[in-house]
Amino acid sequence: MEKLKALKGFKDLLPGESEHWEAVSAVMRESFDAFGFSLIRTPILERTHLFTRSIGETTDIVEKEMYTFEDWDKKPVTLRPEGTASVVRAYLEKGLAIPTLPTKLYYQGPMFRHERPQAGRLRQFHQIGAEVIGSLDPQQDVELLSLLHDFFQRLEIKGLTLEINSLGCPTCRPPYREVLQGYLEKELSNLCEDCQRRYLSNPLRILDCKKAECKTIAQKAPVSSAHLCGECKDHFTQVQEGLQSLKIPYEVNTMLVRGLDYYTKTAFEMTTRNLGAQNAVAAGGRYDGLAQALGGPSTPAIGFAIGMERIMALMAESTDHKPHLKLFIVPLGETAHHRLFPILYQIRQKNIRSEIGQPNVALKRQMKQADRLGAEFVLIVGDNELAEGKVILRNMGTKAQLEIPLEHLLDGLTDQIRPLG
RNA sequence: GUGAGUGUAGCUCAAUGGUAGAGCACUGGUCUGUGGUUCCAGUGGUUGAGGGUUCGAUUCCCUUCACUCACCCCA
Repeated sequence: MEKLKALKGFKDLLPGESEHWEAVSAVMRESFDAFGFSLIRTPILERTHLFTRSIGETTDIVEKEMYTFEDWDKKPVTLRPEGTASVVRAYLEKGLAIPTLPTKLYYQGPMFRHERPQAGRLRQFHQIGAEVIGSLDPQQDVELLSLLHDFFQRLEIKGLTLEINSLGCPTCRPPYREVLQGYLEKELSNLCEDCQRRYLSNPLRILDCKKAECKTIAQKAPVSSAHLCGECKDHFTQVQEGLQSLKIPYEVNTMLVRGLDYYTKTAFEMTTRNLGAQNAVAAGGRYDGLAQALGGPSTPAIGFAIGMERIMALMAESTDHKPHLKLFIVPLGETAHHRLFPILYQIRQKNIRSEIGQPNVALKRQMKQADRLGAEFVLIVGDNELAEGKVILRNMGTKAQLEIPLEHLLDGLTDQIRPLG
């Protein structure tokens, strides 16, 4: 029979790692809560056209990476490849708009893209994302970036660079695109194969190409910032001034572009050199046209997404996150086991992580089991103890042992264990 | 989709054209109701799968599968 295993690019999060994951999540909740964001959980499965309309028909994600299939009603559905489209859909559908105030939401969950897995890239991966919907104010861009900065500061992840750029808007991007195409036309034969194709479909992406021949051409290309309209230029300046006033370090990268079509004006990335080829830990930008593209009223918005697995990889050195057992009960014989099993239930109700050994297993062996589970305390109860009406509590760290009367066992235990917990 | 690398014990890895070894882990003993250390012993493998060359292949060749990295793309 074929051996059952997880699908390619789909990973189990095992004990030891899952605790670390939860710790990062706890930091996320703290940070995002402090900045006034509220959690939203949207479905993992959506109508396919939610993504084709938002991400863009000709993007790689939509063209060849989505898990799309026919639902029972024959309509195409898709496992979400990113989170923003769903959040905006929910915002419009459920009327989450707050008059005069932007709506601030965050999410965490799995995303799916059928790519070839490699370091830092999975088919099911997890993102933490934040969206601010309903404000055109550059101050909002600054606030969102300050949240991003704060989150990584809390996680104490070093070696990150915040890169920002402005992509322009429907007023100034098309003319810039033409200027860029005009420049590239002369260099067309010197570009790589992919970029010759991009020249028509998405010339901005050529700026982002890693090939040496394209890089040199891209470096001399007209920059987007020089072709921004007054509004976009002003916006970009104010964002930078805001970051400076918060003393948040950043670099302007005029080559920075985004893979999803819906981005406008501010675009940014948090990058690292410690992650192999996948250097983006977080990325995002403004998407003032998305809500309208999804059939809603024109609503400016900005957001980002953080790669959970990439964060975990950057924090990799801490491995032992397995929770230790507080108490291990060693019952020597059936009688002791019967007597202690109900007490174990009560102990657990007091939030003391505890286990009981099997009766009729040698004391030595049970001690070994207790040790392997990292138990701080061991309770030893055999026929001798039952006859004398008291039990032995051993502190595994100090090896100190003391006796507790059987009738006051629960109180005695909590007195001894709690203070050290 | 393209390219490269790697598949040997539960895990991390050696070795050799003559039917495989270490460390860790596991089990037991040293220690008959007291763990983590030491020392000793033991369990454990169709060397990813299939085919070819050969007297003989885990080793060489081919095919295939899996994993990894990179391209691509992106978080």
